[in-house]
Amino acid sequence: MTSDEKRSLTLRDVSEASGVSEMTVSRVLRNRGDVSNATRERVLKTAKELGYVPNKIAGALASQRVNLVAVIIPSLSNMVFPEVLAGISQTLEETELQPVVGVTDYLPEKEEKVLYEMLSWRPSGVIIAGLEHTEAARAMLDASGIPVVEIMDVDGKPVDAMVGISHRRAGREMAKAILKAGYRNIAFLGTKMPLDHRARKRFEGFTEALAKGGVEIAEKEFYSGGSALAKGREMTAAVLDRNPDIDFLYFSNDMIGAGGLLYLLEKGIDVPGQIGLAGFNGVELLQGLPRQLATMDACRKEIGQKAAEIIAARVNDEDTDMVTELTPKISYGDTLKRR
Amino acid sequence: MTSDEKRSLTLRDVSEASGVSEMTVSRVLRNRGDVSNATRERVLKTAKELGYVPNKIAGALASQRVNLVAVIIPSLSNMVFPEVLAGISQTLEETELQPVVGVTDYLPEKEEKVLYEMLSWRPSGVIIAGLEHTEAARAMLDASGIPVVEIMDVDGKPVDAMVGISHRRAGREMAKAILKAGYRNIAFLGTKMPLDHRARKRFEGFTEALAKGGVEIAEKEFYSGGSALAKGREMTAAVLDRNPDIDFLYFSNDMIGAGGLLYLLEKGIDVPGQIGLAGFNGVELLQGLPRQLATMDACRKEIGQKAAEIIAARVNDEDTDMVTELTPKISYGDTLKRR
DNA sequence: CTGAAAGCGCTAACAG
DNA sequence: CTGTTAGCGCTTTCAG
Repeated sequence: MTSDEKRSLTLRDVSEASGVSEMTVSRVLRNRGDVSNATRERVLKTAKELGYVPNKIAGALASQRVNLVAVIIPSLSNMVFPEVLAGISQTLEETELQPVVGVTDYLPEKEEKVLYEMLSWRPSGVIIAGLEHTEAARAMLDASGIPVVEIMDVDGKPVDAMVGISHRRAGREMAKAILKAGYRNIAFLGTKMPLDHRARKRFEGFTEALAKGGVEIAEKEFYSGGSALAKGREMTAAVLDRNPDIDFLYFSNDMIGAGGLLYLLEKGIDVPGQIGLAGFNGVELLQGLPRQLATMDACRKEIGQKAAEIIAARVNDEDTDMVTELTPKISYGDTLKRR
Repeated sequence: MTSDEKRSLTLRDVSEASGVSEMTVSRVLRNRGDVSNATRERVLKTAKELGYVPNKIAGALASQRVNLVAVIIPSLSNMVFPEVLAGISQTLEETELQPVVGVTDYLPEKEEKVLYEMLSWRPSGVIIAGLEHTEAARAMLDASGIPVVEIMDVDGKPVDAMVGISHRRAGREMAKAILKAGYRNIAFLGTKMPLDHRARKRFEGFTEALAKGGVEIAEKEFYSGGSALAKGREMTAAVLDRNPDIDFLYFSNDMIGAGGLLYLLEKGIDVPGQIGLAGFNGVELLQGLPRQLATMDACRKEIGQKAAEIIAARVNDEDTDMVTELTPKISYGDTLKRR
């Protein structure tokens, strides 16, 4: 038990304990440059005995390199962002870079704050969800001088690089599939989230394609808060109550879609004969429902992987694509007639 | 457009641009000490114009203070840890501390590695899930000299402080409730995760309490990988196929329990008359199922809050409880007879 | 292969 | 209220 419990060990402590210069200890610990095997072993041994943990703060300041990638996402309780994160972590694992995540709760001001905090640690790159940011946030990203990848969405102009899907297109495609299957009395049910730009874009693409087919949305219903499954149920009940002619329900996410599905099945309604349903995201979680919900894969993991690849490449001064659009596949499941 | 796109701005740049010493600029930016309003405004203005973002690396090194709390958890794709995180973030928001999360995937070696990485940034505290760590990890925590809170579990000896529930007790309580309701042919269905010590402890407590009631587990079934909902379904089918006398299914988490529930309802089995079910966690997500699954709240958010409070207090050299045991409440839902 | 010197960008501690 | 002087613990660079 030493006298000072607070101060942690430094390179100097290891240097003194091993009788080797700080510089050589540093070399061993980073295995950089040539060090004789004898000294290397000695240093490693004493470092372990002492329980030395290098101070990255000092290292980063001296070397002017921080192997951190800031990842800024709206939420963790959504299942979609953890999957993006998984993709990022997985591909960064092959590099010396490490992700550090910040959460914005879909609030622009919080995003700005989180971004500022993260940039103040001088990360090697930024991966940030969405293309909509405050002006100040854009300015910071622009001024940071580090690679920036905006993810999830490609309907807009990126600060630097972007990888994602076109949500407008996703909405259009689903509308076309629904029309093609013969449905005409279509309802849209989603979150009351003016700041979820991707959901908004899907909705816009959806109504646009319906319009092109001469169909107008028959009902709209929005919710906020609460359990998504329960809300899906309630919203479905409300919509059908208001308009019993509805023959299709397009949900802005799979979770509320699942709620709607369970409700319809309980009511003994013929799905997808009498009423069809579709969600969005392709969450694996929901495999195991009585019927497989029609949905569209948001390419979450691929987006994460690709974004991480771009950062890794740019950190090594390699060139990369500036725009990477992935194309989500529609899956019909058991709730959308095949044609 | 300046000549050097790479180098980011320093205090010195702001100092020169505003004609005020670096020290005073620093004071303004941290609003520390007294600075005349005139200079303060001038500094703030030029800092903003330049788009200066302070370098926390340098600041932390100089001040020997890093306002980061390392949060180390097994997984993000589980719904339980994001809620713990939410609790932590929420209460840290009232302080100057910030959480930084690391994920271990339930692997002890990865936990060790992540811990090492995080400690090398010299955080102000550590919140880490579970009481089981490698010897090296314990040693690091012990040597770090910073407050450490182990969370989720209180069945064991903490390195420093701990806050959580007793999973052994949770298992026992559920067993008692099940026996009291009159069920006797009981199956346990869970994950094949030898490293999920909390699930293991629940199982142990469960079998122990059953034994005390003269009942032995009739069937066990474990899974790994795949969609939990689907797995719950399959496992339930398998168990009932093997042993049609089963009258209760205890699942190690709500998600597989929900799968089992949907399966039984589809088969037209009387729940909870013929067969009862219970899960664990109390995930809000699942409200909206046809029946409410019996479960036990794991106090996730409270655990996060309490842990964060402890760290915050300890950082300010205040004393705190070393052991905080929360008591989960059983919720009978519609799948466990009330008595 | 090893060491000495000079900072990295900021803040603590003192002086004015 | 403002400025000066020393570092924080490490790495870069340049000499041996």
